[in-house]
Amino acid sequence: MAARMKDIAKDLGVSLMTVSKALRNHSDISEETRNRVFKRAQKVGYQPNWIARSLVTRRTYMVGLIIPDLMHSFFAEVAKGVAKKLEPLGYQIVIFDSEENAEAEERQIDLLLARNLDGLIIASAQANGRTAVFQTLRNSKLPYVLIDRMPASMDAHYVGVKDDDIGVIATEHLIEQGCRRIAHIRGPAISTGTGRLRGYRRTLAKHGLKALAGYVVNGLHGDTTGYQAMRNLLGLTPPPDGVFCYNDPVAAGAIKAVLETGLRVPDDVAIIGAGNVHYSDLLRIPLSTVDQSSLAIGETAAEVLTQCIAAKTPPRAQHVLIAPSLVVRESSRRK
Amino acid sequence: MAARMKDIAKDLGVSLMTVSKALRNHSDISEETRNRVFKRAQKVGYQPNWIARSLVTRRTYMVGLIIPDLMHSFFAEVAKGVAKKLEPLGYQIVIFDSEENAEAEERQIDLLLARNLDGLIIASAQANGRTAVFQTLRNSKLPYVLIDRMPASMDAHYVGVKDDDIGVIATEHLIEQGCRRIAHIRGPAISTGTGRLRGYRRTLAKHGLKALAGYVVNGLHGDTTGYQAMRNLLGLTPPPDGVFCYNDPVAAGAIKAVLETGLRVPDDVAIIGAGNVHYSDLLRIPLSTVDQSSLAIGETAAEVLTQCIAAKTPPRAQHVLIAPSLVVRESSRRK
DNA sequence: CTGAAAGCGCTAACAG
DNA sequence: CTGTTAGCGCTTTCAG
Repeated sequence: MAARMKDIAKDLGVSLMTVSKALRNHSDISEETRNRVFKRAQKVGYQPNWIARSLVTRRTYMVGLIIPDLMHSFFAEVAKGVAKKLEPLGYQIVIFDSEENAEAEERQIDLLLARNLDGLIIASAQANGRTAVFQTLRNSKLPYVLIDRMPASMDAHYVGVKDDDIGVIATEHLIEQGCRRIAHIRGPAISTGTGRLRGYRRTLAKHGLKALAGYVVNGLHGDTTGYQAMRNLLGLTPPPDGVFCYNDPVAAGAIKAVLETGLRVPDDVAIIGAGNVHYSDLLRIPLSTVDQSSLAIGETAAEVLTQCIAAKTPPRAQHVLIAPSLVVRESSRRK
Repeated sequence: MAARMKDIAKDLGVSLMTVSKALRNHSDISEETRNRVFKRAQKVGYQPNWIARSLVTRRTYMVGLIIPDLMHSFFAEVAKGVAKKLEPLGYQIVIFDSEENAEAEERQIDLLLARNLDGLIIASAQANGRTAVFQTLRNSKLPYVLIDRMPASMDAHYVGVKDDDIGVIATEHLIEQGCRRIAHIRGPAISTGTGRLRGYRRTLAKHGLKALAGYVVNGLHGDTTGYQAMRNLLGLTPPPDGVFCYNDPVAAGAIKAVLETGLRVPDDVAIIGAGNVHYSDLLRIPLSTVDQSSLAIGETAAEVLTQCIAAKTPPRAQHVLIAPSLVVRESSRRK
């Protein structure tokens, strides 16, 4: 059985409170007693019991992190960013991978609420409009910040990237490289997917171009969907000469499909993704992409969350939008 | 403030204990009262307070997972496997990324011990021989299982892969493809690195081949180290015609270095990695690899852990070794 | 079948 | 500076 404060108190012939205060460096304990207590604690390998402490302080120093896919290195990097900021402050991170499953996410949020965590960071799998969970969250008074995806224009803290700008930057780049028949493998109907699509559309319009019939095709999140979507695009007449893909995994799948058909990237079809996942550089054709500072998203979300936790009264909803930036590699370089 | 049992009890005019038992489906509560309690609980959105419960039951239904790198998709997949088995049982997972830092790992283990988790799964960053932490763990009586790396031939539960066999399989394959000057970019001095090296050496010997001077070169874990190591190998005379790399990230870096030099993969240099990370198929040259069932490692570790948690008396140390299997792709296919 | 008493290990508030 | 009293929300034990 692990040593308790009670034991140390008895050993030293002082009260339990003295030990408690000494260990927490409370000011009203003499230098001497404090030393005796520390020494003894060290000796018996005393570790404060967090469960007991939490029960009375109502702080667990644990925060929950819910993400839709751990295997997607974008989210793994976000998680790193969160940890980097939170761990030095003494927080532990409880992680949950929803696998893009909205119900699983809701169940998990309920579970985490019962765990009395100090806060939650969520890259939500909820489709646009499904805001019931967030109402629950709101009512629970638990601080939480949404990242990457904004399930609705809600009054919640949010840290993400300017998704419209991702679409604009990628499309501008393809045009600048000489592409004229530019297609888009779009993402799901959540803020990231719709924002990028909007940027794409706006940019085409600005340059007097338009998306031909069938040029906007569904891709969802993964490389297999990118592969399929690209095959569809290649079946069109005329086929596109440039494709902006929702994210890097999708783009990787798309490249695979192009090469399989015997066409060349970027000469026949230029490809660009988004996310700058760490292996983009190593793909068959090094992938051009729009960087969205995954690490910074995690770090910023952690900062916003700690502010919320520290604040007595809930602060006004903050929206932090990080500016994306272009990373040109081989898959789109035509000049 | 969230509803407590006390509130439900008062509302219903029964005792707190009745509520407690009813909610946990204790047998000695009448059907009728149970229903009333459930209904009321539902109504007020009652969620049991896990902190309070844990304090008395000494069970937190949380397990810790310590891995050396979340960005390495091998470990992300292991984490998925762990979650897949543990979440249905009601466990939450507290994750920590040690970033291959042994001291950070030790600190974290101490922290997690104070948190009264139910168990720990660890892919340890401790170098061979540094077993102090594990002694601490042993003393704490907290169930734990080591995965992937075995810090020493300790009397601890362990789930991993037959590392020697990885070396054997990869090297046999290269020989079978006609390679005769086979180099190895080895991993760190931990069980995985030394095991794979041993398999490589043994297989060369078996075929009457030998590693030329400088043919075993250090690579550590990442793609940048693989790149550097490969550049060194290419500077040798004669250069190798086949390279077995510690893992897939290292192999990806190695391929990059080969191509940069103007040589061809696999014709000039055949390359094989290990781990079968999910993007292996999408690399510049699809990467041959030795699969080590990452998901299964996570799942099995979770199973062993739950057995330990359930057991009254600590069971004898189990060692589960999963057999690796060859996955041939373009980077090594010469016939 | 129901409930009263005691306590998990710790801290907040106040009294000495 | 030190200690006493009370209690966090729940469960275990045992008596009604």
